[in-house]
Amino acid sequence: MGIIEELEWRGLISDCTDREGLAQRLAKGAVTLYCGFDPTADSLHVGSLVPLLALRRFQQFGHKPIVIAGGATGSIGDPSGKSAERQLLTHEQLKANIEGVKKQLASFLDFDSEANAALLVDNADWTAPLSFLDVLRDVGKHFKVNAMVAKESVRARMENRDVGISFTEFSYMILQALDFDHLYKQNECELQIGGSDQWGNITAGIDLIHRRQNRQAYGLTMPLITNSDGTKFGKTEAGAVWLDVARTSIYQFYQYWVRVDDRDVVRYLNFFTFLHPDEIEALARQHAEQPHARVAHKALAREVTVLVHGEEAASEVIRASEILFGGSLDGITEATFREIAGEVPTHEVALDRFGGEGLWLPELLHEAGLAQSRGQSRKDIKGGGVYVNSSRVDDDQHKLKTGDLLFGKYLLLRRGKRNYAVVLAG
RNA sequence: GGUAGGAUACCGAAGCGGUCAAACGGGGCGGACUGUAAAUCCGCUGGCUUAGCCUUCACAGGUUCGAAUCCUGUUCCUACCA
Repeated sequence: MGIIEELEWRGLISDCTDREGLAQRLAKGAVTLYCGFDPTADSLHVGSLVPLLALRRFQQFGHKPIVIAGGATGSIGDPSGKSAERQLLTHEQLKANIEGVKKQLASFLDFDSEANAALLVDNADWTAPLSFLDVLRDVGKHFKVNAMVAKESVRARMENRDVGISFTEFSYMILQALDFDHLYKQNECELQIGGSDQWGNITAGIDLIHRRQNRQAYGLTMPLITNSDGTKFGKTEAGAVWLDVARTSIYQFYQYWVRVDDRDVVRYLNFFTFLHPDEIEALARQHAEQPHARVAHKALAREVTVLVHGEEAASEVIRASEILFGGSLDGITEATFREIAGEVPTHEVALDRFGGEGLWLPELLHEAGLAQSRGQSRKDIKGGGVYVNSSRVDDDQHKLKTGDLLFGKYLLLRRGKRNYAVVLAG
């Protein structure tokens, strides 16, 4: 199976500028390809994983991937798929974002390979030195505004008079085309991949290469991921699911994948893991036969978590999850509890508040962030949705005393099915 | 600039002097059922140690025993006209 067949099998191909031509070219030998990531935040989120992992898939097949951290394009803002003009990032923000994103991008590819080491570059390096006049003369001449205006995202913005589109964002595709042109010249980079919203930007680059260098380049896009239930992929109520642990804890990250809708789990195994098609088929079968066993979900969550956060961290959160969802805390060791404490929001409370009368549970629940008010806490308790150290408490007058603390300092609070907080008395 | 209409809780939307912390729907949360799912059913959804009290219906004032409801002014929206 070649890379194209593999991507095809996984449902990762949305569109290709010249499918047969590309397949033939790939069959002939190693190809250099690239994908750009604009630093719109200081971390990537799970949505960026698809193209990023695709680069890695290509690398596994012996091709040479280039990742662009978009210092130049990121300073402009891609209008693709955006219904309104974006706020420009400040230079400091952009710099911080690039720092954060670069580290993440680097962790998914092999930069030490002898034959096909990956490359990480910043498009500001070749774009920033250009003068406005040079760009207008050497690049702008190759773009017909007529064609640029026809691009879907541009047209939508132009038709909406209230929103409009600035010249800055309108020019975005020129910058991205320039990247492709540059990489073709410098690195023999013949293929650009990206999400399907990048189609217009990619073909613009191919055209530019054809005009300036009279050479053939290829474009391949991947589908945008959609959840079957109509919600946005990669979003939770708390916001996007990020790759940075400071934004999304490893536990939350793992949980996001465990909770994927049944209808999506097999697709996501294809999209986000490197499991062999045979393994995925086996998981799909198990899932169909015994959906309640959730084998596929756990495999998905484990694979992706290992990929992003490493083997060790993944094992830890899996253990923590087993305990949190397994019920009883009987026989738990302090070490295991510390692991859980690391993955669940922790709230510190002065030890002496557990003395005397004790600490009123609704107050603690509210303080620990599990309820919006003490009144709400009381309602939740009466509704039977509150647990202390894994046993239900249904008395809204319940007081917690020193004796309730595990190992003399911990308390595990839970509201509902999956909202936990650890209280640390000290 | 003129005329008409509107602003209600997370969102949509009733209410048009007292029985309004405010119908109804959506969303959210909790429970039952489960598989950390879907569907279904039940409860909660301003605050408060809650038969009660306190603060809310764009904002500021006023009328009244009593105002989300009536009056005045301000701000912001929407439609039609210029």
